[in-house]
Amino acid sequence: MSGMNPDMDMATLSALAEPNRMKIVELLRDGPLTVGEIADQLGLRQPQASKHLKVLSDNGIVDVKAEANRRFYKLRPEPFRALDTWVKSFQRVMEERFDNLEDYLRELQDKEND
Amino acid sequence: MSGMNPDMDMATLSALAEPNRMKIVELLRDGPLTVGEIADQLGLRQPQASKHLKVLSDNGIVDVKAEANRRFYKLRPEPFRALDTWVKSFQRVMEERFDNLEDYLRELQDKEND
DNA sequence: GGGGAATATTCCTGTAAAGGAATATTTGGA
DNA sequence: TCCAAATATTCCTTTACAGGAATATTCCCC
Repeated sequence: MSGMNPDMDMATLSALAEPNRMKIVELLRDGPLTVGEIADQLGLRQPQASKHLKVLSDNGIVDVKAEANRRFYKLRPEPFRALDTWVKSFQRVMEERFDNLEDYLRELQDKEND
Repeated sequence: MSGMNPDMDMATLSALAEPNRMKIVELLRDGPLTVGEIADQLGLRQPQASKHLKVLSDNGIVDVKAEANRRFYKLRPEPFRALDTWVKSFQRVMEERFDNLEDYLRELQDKEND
């Protein structure tokens, strides 16, 4: 059995489950950007961009590198690897045919004498 | 280039980014359960369980099948497949070595005459 | 058809979090 | 040492949403 499933960090999901932060993540996919560049491309005001980046940073989704008075933000690989691992643990679910819910329930009914 | 990346449905992430709903999803991993069973196993009151299941259902994460006066909830494969596809689109990020941020920035600096 | 499970819905309240605006901080350069 | 650009932080207000408690609904069974 060895039924040890990876558990997903809720904070990662929460951080990603916000439209502007998701857009930031999509932007950073192609490489590091500064706060100003991010704010520009997304039509955000600088403070909001900074705030969202702080959330992403606090949750380990993003990495900062100071360069002069600019800060380059960059995606970290770990949270995506973790998400990948977690989703893969649902492989059985993903492979499942769609129309056999009834079969499943029939099985369950048999086991209902406990 | 063909740079068409899959975009992730925010609603799916929002639905999963709540502790009790995540626990429900983990529970359902092994097969369908009724509202009562879910509430029991998680120590939730029935109404809260129903409410969370409604959110999961509204977002296509879960499927319902009425059987007598009970309702069996079951994971749907689609959202997990979508999540899998999305995460895979970050393969470049996931593969990235950790310590070459400086190199990356050096590259960027060269391109900074536009 | 009435009663009792099992489940859904409604109303209320508290709280966390996002946006706006203003301000603080840091840093390099003259 | 002072200025300006880039970024972070604070305060305020509004809104979405989770939990609690009560109630409505649905459905089988006698």
